[in-house]
Amino acid sequence: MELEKELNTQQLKAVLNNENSLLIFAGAGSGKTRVLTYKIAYLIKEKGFDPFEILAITFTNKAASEMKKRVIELVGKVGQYMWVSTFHSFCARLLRKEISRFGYNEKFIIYNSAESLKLISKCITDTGYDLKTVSSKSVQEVISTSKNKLMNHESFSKKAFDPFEKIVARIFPLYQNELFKANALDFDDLLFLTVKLLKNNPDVKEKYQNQFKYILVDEFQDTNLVQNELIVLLHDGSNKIFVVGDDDQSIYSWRGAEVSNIINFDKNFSNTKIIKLEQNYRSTKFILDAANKLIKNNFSRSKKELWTQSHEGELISKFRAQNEQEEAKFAAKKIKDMIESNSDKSFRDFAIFYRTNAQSRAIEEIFIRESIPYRIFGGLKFYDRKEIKDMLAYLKVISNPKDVISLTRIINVPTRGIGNTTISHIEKFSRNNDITFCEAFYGIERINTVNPSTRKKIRDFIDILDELRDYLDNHTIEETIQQLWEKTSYIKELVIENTIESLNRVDNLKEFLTVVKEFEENRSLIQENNKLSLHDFLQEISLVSEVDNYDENADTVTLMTLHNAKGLEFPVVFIVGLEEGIFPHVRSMTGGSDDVEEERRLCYVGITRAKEKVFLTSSILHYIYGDQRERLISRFIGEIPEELFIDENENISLLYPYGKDDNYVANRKPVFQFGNNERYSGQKNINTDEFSGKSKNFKRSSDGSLKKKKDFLDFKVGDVVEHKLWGSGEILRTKKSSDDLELDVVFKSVGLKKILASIAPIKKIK
DNA sequence: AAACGGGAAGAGTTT
DNA sequence: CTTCCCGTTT
Repeated sequence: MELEKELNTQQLKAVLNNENSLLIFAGAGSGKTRVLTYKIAYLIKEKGFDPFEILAITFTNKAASEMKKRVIELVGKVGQYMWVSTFHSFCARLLRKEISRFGYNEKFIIYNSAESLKLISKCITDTGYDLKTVSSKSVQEVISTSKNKLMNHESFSKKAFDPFEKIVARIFPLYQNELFKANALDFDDLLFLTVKLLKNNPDVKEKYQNQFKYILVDEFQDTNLVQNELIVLLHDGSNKIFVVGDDDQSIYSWRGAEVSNIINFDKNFSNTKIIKLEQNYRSTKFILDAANKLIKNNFSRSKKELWTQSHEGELISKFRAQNEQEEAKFAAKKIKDMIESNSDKSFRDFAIFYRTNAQSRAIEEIFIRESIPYRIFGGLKFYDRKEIKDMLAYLKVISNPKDVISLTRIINVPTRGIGNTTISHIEKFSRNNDITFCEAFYGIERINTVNPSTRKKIRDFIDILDELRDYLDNHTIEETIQQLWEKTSYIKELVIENTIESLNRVDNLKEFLTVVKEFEENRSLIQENNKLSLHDFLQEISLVSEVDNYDENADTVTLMTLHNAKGLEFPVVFIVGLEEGIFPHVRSMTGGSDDVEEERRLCYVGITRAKEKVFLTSSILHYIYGDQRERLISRFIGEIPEELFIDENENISLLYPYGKDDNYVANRKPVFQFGNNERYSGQKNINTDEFSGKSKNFKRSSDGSLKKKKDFLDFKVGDVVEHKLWGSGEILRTKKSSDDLELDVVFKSVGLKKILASIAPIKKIK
């Protein structure tokens, strides 16, 4: 390891300093990942630290595995014994060992936001409130904020002041008790309980203080009070703290992140020192200039300026489109052009960032039309699909019989004759006898109000769950899931249903099985002869984020929110929707100026993801709630000096990227005058359907992807069609549905398939 | 118990 | 425009 060759002076200081608690101010692209990995490698190889003594906290699981991989490359296989994870995963791992001190069982499960929301709704109605007057979302937010400030329900109710807080104060303890009874933790509990554990149990605290001789935290600007407290508790004065952060990239204050954690670093830790990394190795000079100029508009920030030795590169492009579709077309056109003229460019080099998930739709529509491959992060996730949630609910109940939310989810899935009436009987019984719903359920024979045949059905269901629990003892999770399908007829029911939708679900379930298999195989690679336990598996599933699954090898354009973009880099970056009210978002503009500053930081993060080229685009007309509104151009564009821009609108040919036989038109007169736009008004409306914003030619399918409909009227029985994947096949049957045509097609390659004429990739060949 | 339809409400970012 | 919830029907 030749550190002097690999690192600059400041980076080297950060790696070699073993005396102080270190705060590294690391600007965007200043090589902080490099510093972190070399630091760890240095500690292990040169300073004799045991990997087991090193704790590294990252923002995503993806970053964690990346770091682990790089360290292993530098120090060899011993690196795998390091603790590298997110805050949440770290806490879950720790609690898995120690949680019995709080009366929970070590097989606790983790509720995601949706599951916690359900439980909160239940508590609201149980308290006698109406969900219409007391919004479960608001309650959830208040409870979450409270826990993130280290307040439990008792200290919260003491401080509850306004009427809504008083209401929450009644619901909060109930919710906490329900979680306890279900042996479940929500995301905030993971952190909260870990801090409580260390605070209340000096022996445990000392144990971990002694174990972790070196604690490294990445993205420190986005830590909240609890997370900071956790690190403070783990620091005993003799072990070392090494945190990396950049106040200009703080974008999670709405989630409780406190930049003050950086400012108070020297107060919280002993013998501190600050090292600044200001040389940027990622972006060209023009890009960095623009980012610097933009962020200078923020009042509250520590003084620093990134610089680079790299060449000026290309100017930033700006483009003001007529509407979102045209904005997306501009991106599509640019991407295609750049790939065509640059042999070293391919789709994976491009990323499109937006402020809100809903903005992805316009881009998706155009990209499908233009055959540009893309992957979208966020939005409807794999684990959010009904059938996958059902499977996870089954597994959670198998792992933890007390999990009431999961139990009620699957109680009648697939339908087994246990309806709402039965459920309310059980609920009533549990209330009257002061036992939990689950206890009442498992002792169903005692509930006389439920008729005997239904009781038998419930007993059969409980038996299935018990059998599966036994089965798991001697089998893998993958095998248990297959057994589950067998016993519950879950797949069978879907196959019998025999619709596009249901068969698609079957495919998703098979994909799920593959995921499970990979999980188990990975585990056995890392720890030989160590079977992946079900609760470990469920824990990992609950804590992975979408970005964690990002695969840079796939050759597709990346679509994601600006928040998701943190920590990534791309040669070419588009930021779309730079309009007042969108970005900066309206909700940030009504509050204090702090909020707009956070939006500006978000924009800064977006721009600094780019290595070579940045496009900042906006559109004049924008749909919200099906209503088209005019949008002013974002202030952020105005804050970047004009001389750093190329105005793409001046190149008028771009406005008609598809030639005259394309059915593109600007279907409205421009509201604002810009550049040479007379040609807009010269256009007449022709076939404006597809781009009028109504999007009726697109359909969101069950797997969350957007499919383009096409004219389906001319398919009939006996036609031979060509399918993109399955080759040729013959139509056996057609069935008209409300707005589509279902086809039964026999393919030579795969046999009988049900497909939707409008969205399947087929064309008639005979 | 499930399927259907009307009507109201709703999209800011996420571990 | 979309989604979700609730009441009605089969």
